[in-house]
Amino acid sequence: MDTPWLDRRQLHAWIRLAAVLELLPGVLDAQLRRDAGLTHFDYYVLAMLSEAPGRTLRMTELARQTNATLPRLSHVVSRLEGRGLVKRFPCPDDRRATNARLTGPGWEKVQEAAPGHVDTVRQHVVDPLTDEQIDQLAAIGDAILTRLDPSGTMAATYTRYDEG
Amino acid sequence: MDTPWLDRRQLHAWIRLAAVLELLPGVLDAQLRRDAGLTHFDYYVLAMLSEAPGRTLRMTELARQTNATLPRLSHVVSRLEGRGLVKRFPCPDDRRATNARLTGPGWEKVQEAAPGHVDTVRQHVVDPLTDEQIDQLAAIGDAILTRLDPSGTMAATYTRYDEG
DNA sequence: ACAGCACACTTGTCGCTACAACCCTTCCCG
DNA sequence: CGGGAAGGGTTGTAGCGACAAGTGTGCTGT
Repeated sequence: MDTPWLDRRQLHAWIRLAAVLELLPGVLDAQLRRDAGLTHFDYYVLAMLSEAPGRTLRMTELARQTNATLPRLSHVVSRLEGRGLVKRFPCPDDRRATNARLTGPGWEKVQEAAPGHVDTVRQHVVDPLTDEQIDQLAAIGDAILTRLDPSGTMAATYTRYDEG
Repeated sequence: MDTPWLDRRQLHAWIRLAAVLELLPGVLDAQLRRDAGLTHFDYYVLAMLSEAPGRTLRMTELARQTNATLPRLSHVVSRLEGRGLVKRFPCPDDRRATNARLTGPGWEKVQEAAPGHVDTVRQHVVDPLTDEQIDQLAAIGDAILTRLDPSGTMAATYTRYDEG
């Protein structure tokens, strides 16, 4: 716990990151909530399911891909199920486990919400950065996540965000 | 709304950022909550007050420096006041306004919480990055914040995070 | 001098997340 | 093959943030 304080450059970087941490989630949530009645996290859950084989995933795997705890995911999926966007059913392979499958309306909801969301991400994150900075951001994210999640279990391998 | 999808590089960067957005706040909150009984936002509020002249700021200015909305700040300051860490009193210059001043116990609380917090920030953000990446992160943060907060009113000018 | 509007908050309510139990199933090992 | 530990998931509760009013003050113009 013998910690030196941050120098001016480190401080500047941290302040900026803290501000982004504070402001960006609100912007993402607001747009999706207004245009699709979804939280950013809701959207992420539906998006991950939409790209899974059979549009189905086990809760644990879904939690991993969305960087969420299991209790949080369970609550969210309950609400989504109540709205008919997702269906839960017991996993045949392991009777402890539960599968979540995207329903037809759920699929339509993602398709409908995706363009506006991608537009928001472009507008607030991608467009203001140069190509170089995009790559730098990816590397920085990797480095930080390695510390946040040493086991490497989180930090989804999300390769097809751009699927229509 | 004629939005092209994200290409692979943009996607990778965004996924990483989204993961950091999801995981980092939890880590910061957990450490401060466990060791000092404070939210990260609570800490930020107290820290900004501790560096203000007379350890006093108007609510609006405090909200600006902490990237918060006024309703949110009002609730948080109410709770902090209830714990005796902050005191509110009417601003003499403008009878619409309210000033918030850090109390003695509030000052001690920040001093007590600071080392552990800085340690956490080091561990999860500063240490995993190279010196170059620190500067890149600052530039990236600046660029994004320009879009998030076009008026430039937010995004605190936080120059003395390192005061002991 | 007074209408009208903008500003600086405060309060109330609702929804979401974290944390801590809790239950059932599977695995491990003697 | 039985008993304990670990894995997978749900539920309950408390606390925080967003949004939408509501109150009172200051500014502007005519």
